[in-house]
Amino acid sequence: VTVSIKDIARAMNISYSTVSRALNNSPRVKAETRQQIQQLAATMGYLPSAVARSLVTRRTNTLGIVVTKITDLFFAEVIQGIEEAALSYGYSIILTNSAGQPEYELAAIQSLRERRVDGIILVAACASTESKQRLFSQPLETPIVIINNVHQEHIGFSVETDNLQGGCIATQHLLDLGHRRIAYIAGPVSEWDSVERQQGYVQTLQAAGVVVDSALMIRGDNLPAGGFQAMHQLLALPTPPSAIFCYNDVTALGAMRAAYSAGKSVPQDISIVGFDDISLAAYFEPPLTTVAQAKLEMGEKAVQMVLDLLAGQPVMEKSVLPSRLIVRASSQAFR
Amino acid sequence: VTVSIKDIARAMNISYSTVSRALNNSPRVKAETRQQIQQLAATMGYLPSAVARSLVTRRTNTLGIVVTKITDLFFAEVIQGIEEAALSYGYSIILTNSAGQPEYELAAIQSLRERRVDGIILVAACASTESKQRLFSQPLETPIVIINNVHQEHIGFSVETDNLQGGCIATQHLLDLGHRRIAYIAGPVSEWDSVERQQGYVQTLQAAGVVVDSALMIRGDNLPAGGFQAMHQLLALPTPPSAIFCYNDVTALGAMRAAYSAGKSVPQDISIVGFDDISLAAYFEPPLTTVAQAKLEMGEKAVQMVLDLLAGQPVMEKSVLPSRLIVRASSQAFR
DNA sequence: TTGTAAGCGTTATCAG
DNA sequence: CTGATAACGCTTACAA
Repeated sequence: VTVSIKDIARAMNISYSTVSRALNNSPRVKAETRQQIQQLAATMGYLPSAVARSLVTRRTNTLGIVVTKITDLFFAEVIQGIEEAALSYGYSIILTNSAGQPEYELAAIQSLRERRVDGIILVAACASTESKQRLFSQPLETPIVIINNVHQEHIGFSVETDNLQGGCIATQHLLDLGHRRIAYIAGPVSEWDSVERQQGYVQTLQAAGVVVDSALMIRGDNLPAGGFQAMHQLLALPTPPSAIFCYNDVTALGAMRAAYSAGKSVPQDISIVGFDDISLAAYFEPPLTTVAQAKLEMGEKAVQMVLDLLAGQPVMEKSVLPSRLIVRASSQAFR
Repeated sequence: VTVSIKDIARAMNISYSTVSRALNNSPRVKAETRQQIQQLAATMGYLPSAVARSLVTRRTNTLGIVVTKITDLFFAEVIQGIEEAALSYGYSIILTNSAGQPEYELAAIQSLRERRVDGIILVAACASTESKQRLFSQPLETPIVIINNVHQEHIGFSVETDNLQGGCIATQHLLDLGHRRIAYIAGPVSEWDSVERQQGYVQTLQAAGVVVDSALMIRGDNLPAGGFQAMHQLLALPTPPSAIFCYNDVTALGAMRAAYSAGKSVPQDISIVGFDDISLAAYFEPPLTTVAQAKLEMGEKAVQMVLDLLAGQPVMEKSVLPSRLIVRASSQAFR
């Protein structure tokens, strides 16, 4: 049913290489015949086969992306950045989901390689350090770029937010407001970005001469539920904190919910600062003060790196994007 | 650099068709040689080429999906459902973004067809009725299934939520709570699902003998901003509503924000009901009463339909999934 | 400017 | 059980 260049060549009694040239706007074909060919192709409903083309060109114009969770608003925005950038370069993206499981991630990468994607972007890689090392050690393999590398060791190519700086500005903001008893609700332990943000938090406190209380550092997860639970623990403390810096915005959302359910109000009783600046954060009640990550830019940058890698151009191993504080209503001066 | 079956055939001095069989676990090859071949393939780092295979099998085991906006939490969850179902059938998905622009959508579909995807799922199609008609009229083309068809006319295959029913139960809930002056904040006019929800709203009001006031039906959009603006208009009315049914959860979020900024509280002064039940809705302040759509199931169902279509099995043109009311704190009895 | 032919890495159809 | 060999639909030297 599908019409191929041979069909249209036959219909015009010419060789199919000429058809191929005409369709690719090669100058090596008379303008007139090109016209005719293109017209006939259109009327015959010809659709070039990207798979046949890929087989010979050894390029699929496709980027694989592996994400731990599609429904995370932060990742979704990063993916949007990737998709837009990819499209602008004529690339499509194959989206796969690792559900945060290293085995799935590796399986996904394998599958993408079988599909001969030109490059792979890992959004928050979850595989172990060793397996990542293996991924990058293979020579001449599909280029891989990791967004928000979750491990301490720097491996391969990555683009990430300056989490340390983010942790610093968030904490400094709270200090500037007069808070002294400031808590940190972390992400999952496995996430290195949470550790970095926490380091920024600790450093900033220390620099201000505020004693760092380990009881004020509580683990959450990537969901509101984690923030909710953590906040309950914090409120049960003999001396609860007056301000809280959260791993991310949804953690902050959960924390605020817990505060309300405990009869506390934000920011009157307790100030909250998030991280990410997801699109809904400005509409939370109260609108959330947060540290914005350059989500779209991260996606763009990652695509650029992959493409540069593919083109054999020199690429910096690590691209760090600054974050910036966005002050809204969830934080106020300590009274 | 890539090793092919020919390479491993050469290395073992056998024909490459045997290698192919062994790798595909064909019974038509001696168990022993199969063992050897598979082992050698592994040590040589052989990775089958899906593109070569696709060229001959005429199957890519790939589904194309076109979505209007990736960062919409509702769509994201639908996509997750699609991805999971696709994976379970051994399919990968190519994700493209139409940004709500019909031309982009058509271009995306074209691109997916060039890539020879086995089927296409449109998440909230935005193309015009005529162009959709054309899409479906072509015989033996790539099967297409539309999730949340945004047009009135029923075209092709689709899976959607029973929006009318959803509008009914939301409105009935508010009526049951004693509200009589109930508003509807709609989505974009172009979205048929919003119209259907509104019909459910109107019908339910009429059935209860409540006069339908057109001043209480205001257009929003797909964002909190739309809900915010609409709410401001409603609050400026001589007799503002005591309850509001919103097109979706983010609209509701924007509406609540507007209520707060006007000094009103939810649900004491005004009850709010959303639609979708996005994952964050339970953590809004107050937790949002909403009509849940079976998001993952929609994705699953769409994949199943595409695959059935592909297999030539009989498929119902329209699959309608029920919605259900989830009562949380944003709605309370009229006082 | 056009045609011929090789080849991309598989699967699949024949024979042997 | 195994081996030739012809596709699949295209690009791309190389010839004409």
